[in-house]
Amino acid sequence: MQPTSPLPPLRLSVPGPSGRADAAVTLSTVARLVASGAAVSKADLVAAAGLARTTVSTAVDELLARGVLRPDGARPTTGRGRPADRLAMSARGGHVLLADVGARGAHLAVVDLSQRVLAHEHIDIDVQDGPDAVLAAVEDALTALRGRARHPGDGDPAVRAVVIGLPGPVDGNLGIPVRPPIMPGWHAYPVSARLQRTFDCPAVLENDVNLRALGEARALPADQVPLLFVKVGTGIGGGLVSREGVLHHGADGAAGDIGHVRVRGGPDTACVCGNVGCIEAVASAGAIARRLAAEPHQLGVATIADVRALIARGDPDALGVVREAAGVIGELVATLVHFYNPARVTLGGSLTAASDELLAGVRSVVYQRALPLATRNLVLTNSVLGEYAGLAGAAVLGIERVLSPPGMDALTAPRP
Amino acid sequence: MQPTSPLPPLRLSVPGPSGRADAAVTLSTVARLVASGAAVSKADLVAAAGLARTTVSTAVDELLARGVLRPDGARPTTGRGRPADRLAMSARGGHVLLADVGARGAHLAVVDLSQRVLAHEHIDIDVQDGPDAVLAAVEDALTALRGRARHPGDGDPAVRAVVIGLPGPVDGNLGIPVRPPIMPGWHAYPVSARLQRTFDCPAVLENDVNLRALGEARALPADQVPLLFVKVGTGIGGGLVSREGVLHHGADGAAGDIGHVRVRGGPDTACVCGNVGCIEAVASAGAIARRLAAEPHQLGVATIADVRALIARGDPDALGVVREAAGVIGELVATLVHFYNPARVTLGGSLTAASDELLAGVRSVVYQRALPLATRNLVLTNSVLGEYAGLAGAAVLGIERVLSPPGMDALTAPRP
DNA sequence: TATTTTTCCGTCGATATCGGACCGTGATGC
DNA sequence: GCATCACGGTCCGATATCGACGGAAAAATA
Repeated sequence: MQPTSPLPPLRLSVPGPSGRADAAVTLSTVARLVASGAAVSKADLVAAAGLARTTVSTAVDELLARGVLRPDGARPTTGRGRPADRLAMSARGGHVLLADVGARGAHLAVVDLSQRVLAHEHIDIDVQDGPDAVLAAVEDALTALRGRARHPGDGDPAVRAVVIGLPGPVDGNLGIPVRPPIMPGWHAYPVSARLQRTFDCPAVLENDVNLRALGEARALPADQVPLLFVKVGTGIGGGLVSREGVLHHGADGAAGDIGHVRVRGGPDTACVCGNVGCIEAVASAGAIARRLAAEPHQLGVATIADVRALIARGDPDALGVVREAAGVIGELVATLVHFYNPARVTLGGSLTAASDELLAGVRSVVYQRALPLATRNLVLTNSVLGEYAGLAGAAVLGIERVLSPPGMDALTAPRP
Repeated sequence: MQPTSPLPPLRLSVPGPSGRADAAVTLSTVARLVASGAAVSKADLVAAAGLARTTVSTAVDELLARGVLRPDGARPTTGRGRPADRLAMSARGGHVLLADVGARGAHLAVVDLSQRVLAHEHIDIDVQDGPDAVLAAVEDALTALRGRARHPGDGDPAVRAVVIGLPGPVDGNLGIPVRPPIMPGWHAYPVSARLQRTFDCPAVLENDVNLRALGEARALPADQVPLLFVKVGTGIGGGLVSREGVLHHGADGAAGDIGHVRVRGGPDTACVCGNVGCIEAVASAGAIARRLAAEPHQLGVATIADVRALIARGDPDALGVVREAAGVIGELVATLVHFYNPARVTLGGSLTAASDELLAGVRSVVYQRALPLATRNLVLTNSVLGEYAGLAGAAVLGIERVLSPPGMDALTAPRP
């Protein structure tokens, strides 16, 4: 019965480097709780961080001395007891620069560590122009935006971090795009290194859909994770936020790249990737536009904006094609819901902003196909942040980067 | 340009409860490193845990005093310098009971905290008999097995944990099955509570495929995660191990439940779940058996063992049907590889043990369909642990449970 | 054989964080 | 005026961790 041992040596998981609870971690914890708005007083911090009052007190003192936090004088009475001394992120904490670059344009913003949007704008770019031209335009615009972002009396806050999202696969560790299909000339271009040199601060590179997924997840209650974000635009992409609220990148940073999944319906449709039947070739906004322009519709649409106009007008042909696409996307979403069992699926991209047709179509398929266990508590909606979801995710990454123990050290007020 | 703020308040992630690096965490870290075989001396522990020698030393002393560790006298010379005083898990650390219950049988085992398999056996059960009968049989067999597992001179080690895997969706927190399709009468039955009472120790309930996935992941090098395990047997199921090496359960513990995903091919095939075109109804071992028994083959197969025999004999009809199923499964795997981007996909279940037909078929489709970025480093193989993968996963869960800070407290030698 | 080198391990004091106890402060209600 | 409630500052003891020093055991070298 017990001839030889059937089990090989198994690795057991070991909790972190364990090390001592470094003071830097405590500082970071306190700073992030204030920055996220989860705590505005020391009493809040004690409750939220689970630390002793004295520990919180010393941490806050340190952060006040460094100029990261500032007292926020107002003491609104809550009715009973002594009102709390309020805390806020100091304006001297510095700026975080954000760029959410799409295929044809980029959303830019300057935020401070308390998530205030100091300035933002949209610029027209074309990623086809290559990294040099696009990044130069982004850098110039960000620099100009920063000039406009200065509040009177705040001095000249330093740039603490830059975050950029690009519409293609990236290697976040190396800070480079990895063979992005729609971005010729960007492969292995040192995006992070360039931005880091330009602004003399840490730079973070992330995929654009991942940024949207993260933004959505962090704008929602904490029970809305795991979250699956599906963007339907010129292409189709996905982003995954795990139960812990962090992005899932997969082994090669390629997770969520669902545009070239094979789907039922239109098995003969050729795709730019060389295969046939990819969902992107069948159900993306681009595919819908092409289909409406061809037989038997011939509606004379060329751009996605035309498609949106048709849908808004309630054109039956267009709605029919969208419904069909929604069915295809819905089946994929149903599969992924089975597999990943998210708490929430969020639809984004140009097509979802136009109307609710896509959402309705996806919903009907998912709730019909997926098993009750996985859909009982599932929330399936359109993006709540819309076109700003990417900036929101970038803000999260940037602020967390600045307020993390490694970046935290550099965080000292220029002049007390 | 900056009309109103486009961003709502965003939650920032906060590192754990932060609290001080509790001594219990250090103890747990050291114990797990020894238990996993990653360290056999204090010097190893210093390197592996990243702690100071003195910290490791006091932790080891404490664990020796508690009877968790024991000195392992032999000091094999490594060629230079003073040989290390070797450490091992004490036999007095206690036993962990494992049960991997399938539809028609159960693998049982008794292991100690150093992963030694003290005894194991396979018993015949039928989950259709209901929880009372099955769990009574499992409990009896485990008790008997434990009797045989006593090493001479080890005294009577206590049972520290019980782990059970069941072939259906479970709620690990509540310790109950959740509407399992093939286990009538098991819904909401308090499995964990019953085992906890029977053996007077913590009980862990997990899905059987998840156990296999975890076992595989922990038996492989640490760079083989994220890992996707796909079991093809009577049904089809999946298990996910994240990059951190832990199981992904999803929002409702339903993650990996991919048996009822819709696939291309055989869209009219009805499934027990009420839908049509489910992969389980098209490509599972059960579906293959049914297909071979019907037109146009009529091979007179009834069980999965018959199918395996046909495949082993190289029957062309059977191989054709298996190839077809492999294609269907391969397309699903390709989709999931795009989506989750695992470092490794492992195939398991009765069909993969019979021959390499399934693996070959899946591989050809995945490498044809999936994009290079996601498959460049992908390893796609059969299970390395075979039928014992579930027990391996159970051992990991059980030992980690015992060696975690909460369970650690109970870990004290009965007599010094 | 004596010495050096190498590696492992124990002891001690220094540091710094953590958490409890105590007290002061600012508001409300009786 | 007094009690109550809640926030916050300060002191001090507990203790986890670390660094430095020195001792121990084996092999290499002179």
